[in-house]
Amino acid sequence: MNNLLYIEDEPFLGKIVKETLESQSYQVLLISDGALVMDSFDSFTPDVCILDVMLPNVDGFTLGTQIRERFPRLPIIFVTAKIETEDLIKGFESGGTDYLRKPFSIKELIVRINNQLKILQYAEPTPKPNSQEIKLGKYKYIKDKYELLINNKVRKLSYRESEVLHILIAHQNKTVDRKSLLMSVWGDDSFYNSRTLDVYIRKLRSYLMEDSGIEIITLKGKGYHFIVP
Amino acid sequence: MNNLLYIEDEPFLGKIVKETLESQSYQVLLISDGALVMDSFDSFTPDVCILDVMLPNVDGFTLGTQIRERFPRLPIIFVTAKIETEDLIKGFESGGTDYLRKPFSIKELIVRINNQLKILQYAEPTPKPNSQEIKLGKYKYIKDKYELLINNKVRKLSYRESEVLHILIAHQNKTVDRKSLLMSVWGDDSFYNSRTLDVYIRKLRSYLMEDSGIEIITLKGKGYHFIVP
DNA sequence: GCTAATTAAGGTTAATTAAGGTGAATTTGT
DNA sequence: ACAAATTCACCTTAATTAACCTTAATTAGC
Repeated sequence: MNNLLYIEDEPFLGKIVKETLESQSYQVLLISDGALVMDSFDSFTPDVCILDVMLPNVDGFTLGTQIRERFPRLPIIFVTAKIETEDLIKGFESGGTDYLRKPFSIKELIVRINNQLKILQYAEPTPKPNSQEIKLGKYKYIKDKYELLINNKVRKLSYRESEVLHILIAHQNKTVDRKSLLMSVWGDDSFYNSRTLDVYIRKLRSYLMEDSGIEIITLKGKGYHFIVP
Repeated sequence: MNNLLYIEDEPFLGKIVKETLESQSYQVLLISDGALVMDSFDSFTPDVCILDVMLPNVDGFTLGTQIRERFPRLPIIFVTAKIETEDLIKGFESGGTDYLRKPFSIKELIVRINNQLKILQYAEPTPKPNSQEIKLGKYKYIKDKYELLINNKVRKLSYRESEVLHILIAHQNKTVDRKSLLMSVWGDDSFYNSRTLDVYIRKLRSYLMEDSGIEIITLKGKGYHFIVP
């Protein structure tokens, strides 16, 4: 069951929309006085806010900004007769996460509410501290120590080794071309004809041999494809 | 710097929008052939996809579904002349996270792209995309590993071999013309007079011989038709 | 309209060339 | 001096070209 906070001053529209949403088994709190909105959060915890913009006394954008200040990632859908792009921009600047022009189909509103709820599912509860431990199959790579671990064995990577590995990790399970790899590690591609890079690829391959799921595939004429399970 | 994958078959609109987005310092990959979209993910990592719906051959909704399967939380903005609510619903069902009707203001598109990026900030790191296993008759082709399997036998394809096969797969049971195949794999058609492509076709034919239902038919003067049961 | 000659497109196999792999030797940096 | 980085010489494999062959499409002659 999801809670919707719906701010709309036009009583007839408000009633219709509220009832329709309730028929879709949402819990809807309809508020028509903008001044009462911020207080309502003390007793009601919405999952999504639907905000009309043109309200008596307060305007919806201001309200949006206030809500955003208190709830950094609560979805806010603006619903308004203001059709100009400039207003839409203002809406998103005021913390909106969607913007729907009036007149609108209630079906569309419902779809967009559900969309916001779906997106929310992927949000982290708490932002994780940047863990520098990267899992590479059976290996663990500790980036800030340049250490590659596998069952209690530690291998300290040299600077070049780690640089090349970082690029591969950044493109894991994708293709990185040889040229751009050379560019990122050596700053230029004058090494293009040298065998230096190949030597490092070979080293990394040998270090990573203990997990057969890990592969550095050569794409001749293109680059490398770092497969990590 | 954010990467945008932009699928649009109308060349003039595509060019304009691409250039405008690039002027806003986005990295834009514009693709007009829907069949090539899924392949593009091997070398390009978009932060947001912008998908036109009405495309020749494939429709955008199908494409959206495919993208969503592989990338559970990659933002997809549908941009389309289909204005009906029913189409919008289809869009969100196909994995869309926003839906913009044509004609649209480029400013609005930019604002909505930024909105998707902002929402994404709160999302957990994306899980590893599902690996792609493609059935080709009795064969199974594992795209990420460039491996062609048939009853426990593994054949590792080279870069060029896999590139040609990807194009054939993208156009399976349809005709792909020689010229555009050359363009997609070699980037230009200066190879038009060389026998290189024929050599690869021959190789693929020989690799795929164990299933008689699979055929690469030559349409002289046109191209190839990849038949797969 | 039909068949035969012509020609252009594509197939095949092998040779060539270019890209990358490898292990050891050499150079660089501290 | 020591380890890391690079180069070297040689090896392996993929990509391309070359030479020649086959087939389909076009054209010429009847």
